[in-house]
Amino acid sequence: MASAQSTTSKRRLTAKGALTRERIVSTASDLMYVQGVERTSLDDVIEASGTGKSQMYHYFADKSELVGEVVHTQIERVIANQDPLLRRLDSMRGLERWRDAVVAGNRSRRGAHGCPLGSLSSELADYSEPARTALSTGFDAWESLFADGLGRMQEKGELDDDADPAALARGLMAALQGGLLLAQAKRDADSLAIALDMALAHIRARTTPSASRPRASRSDGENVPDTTDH
Amino acid sequence: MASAQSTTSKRRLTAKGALTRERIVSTASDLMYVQGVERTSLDDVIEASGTGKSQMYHYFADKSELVGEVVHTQIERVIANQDPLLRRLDSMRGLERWRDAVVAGNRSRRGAHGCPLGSLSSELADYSEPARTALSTGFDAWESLFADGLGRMQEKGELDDDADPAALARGLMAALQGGLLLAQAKRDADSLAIALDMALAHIRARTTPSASRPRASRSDGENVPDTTDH
DNA sequence: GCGGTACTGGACTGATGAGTTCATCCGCAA
DNA sequence: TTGCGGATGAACTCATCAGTCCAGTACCGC
Repeated sequence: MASAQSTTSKRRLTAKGALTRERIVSTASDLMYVQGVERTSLDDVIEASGTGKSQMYHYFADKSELVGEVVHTQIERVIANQDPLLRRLDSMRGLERWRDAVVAGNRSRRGAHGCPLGSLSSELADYSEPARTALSTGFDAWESLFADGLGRMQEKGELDDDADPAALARGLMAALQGGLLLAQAKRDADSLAIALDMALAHIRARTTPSASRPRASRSDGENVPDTTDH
Repeated sequence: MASAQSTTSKRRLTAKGALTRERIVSTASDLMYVQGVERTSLDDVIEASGTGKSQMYHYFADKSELVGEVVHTQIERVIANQDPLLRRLDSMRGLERWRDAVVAGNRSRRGAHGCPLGSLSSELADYSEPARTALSTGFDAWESLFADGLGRMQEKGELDDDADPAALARGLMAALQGGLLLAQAKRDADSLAIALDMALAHIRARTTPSASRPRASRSDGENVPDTTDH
């Protein structure tokens, strides 16, 4: 959606041209995911996509514009990947299934590469304001999938009314990103599992015991004593 | 300490030479922290450190060796920075103070740059196995500071006996790293605050309410509303 | 089928980066 | 004092990378 030709207002695109452009962006996204943005040269992209210099500069003003499209693409990919898993989320059980899927995926590549958005953010956030805002928005969209699911849990009565879905979603996202980062450094998905279990326990603690509780795990009554001072 | 001249077994170093070498590493560490490893050229380092090409290659075989030293330095810096805050940690109160310090530091730079180790890991873990293992070890050392503190809480009876300090420490580290990453993307330390509050709540849930609790806690709340909550 | 515009191939440029070479300088010890 | 090995400065090579140019081809609308 929203093809977005940011700065360079390219004229019309024929079907063929749009396809070539898409091939370049897609190839660049793959390459930059596995080797990083800075380590990926335009020549790499050109060779891997079977195109040429003139195509590259016909469709993009410069590398930064291509990177912008890559950011956009990766956000869409992540959302497209996560949406089916989270769209119907409305229970702790569903969250646990999501957790299992994410951990399994990470384990299969031994933590390598980390999160597409997380990696891009770490590499670009301080150097490209447009990329940073795009990624920030992307994270928000992703978090909304969590928050919406938590909201549904609330409606069902499985989650306490006074729980804050947005804050819980933010915490879950942080645990996910941190877990992925540690898993990448340690080449071990266990770190991700531990991080996500922490986040899930934090949510579970705001759950009403009466409701469906599949796992008879030991209590996670996260009693919160006092407000941290300033 | 532990000068460590990894691969290139440089001959002896005079006091002067050691100083120059140290200046190069220190400058490189600063630059690579704020602009990233890949974006920092040796010429940048040479200019900023007021040295020359010949010094650079007199003390380091190539860029990757310098990067190795930078990784080493950043780990030492982080530990040196965190140790005073965590060495005596033995209570929730202490953890909360640590949280406040970390959040305040992050807020002062609006999330920029993230964690020195986290950024390096994201940039290097997939491309340099030596860097990856060094960073993995660095994270472990850092986590040990947490785990040791949690162990002291256990001895004091403030933390449940069946709680697992190592797992709680790993979760806390993941929350920290994820929170820093999101804070960097959103230019907003609140994400870090939320993430750390989640981790602290998770630990607090394994705390024995009866035990020494310095602060006259007012009744249970639920979530921890922090300073300038979002 | 005709004109124009999108599309493509490929050679070229200029800058920058990593790494090299070499002559010289300096400090220390016998 | 002399000499050796470490320390330094500066010019140089070579590869790569972003970005340009131009000529030629394919395609779309009329």
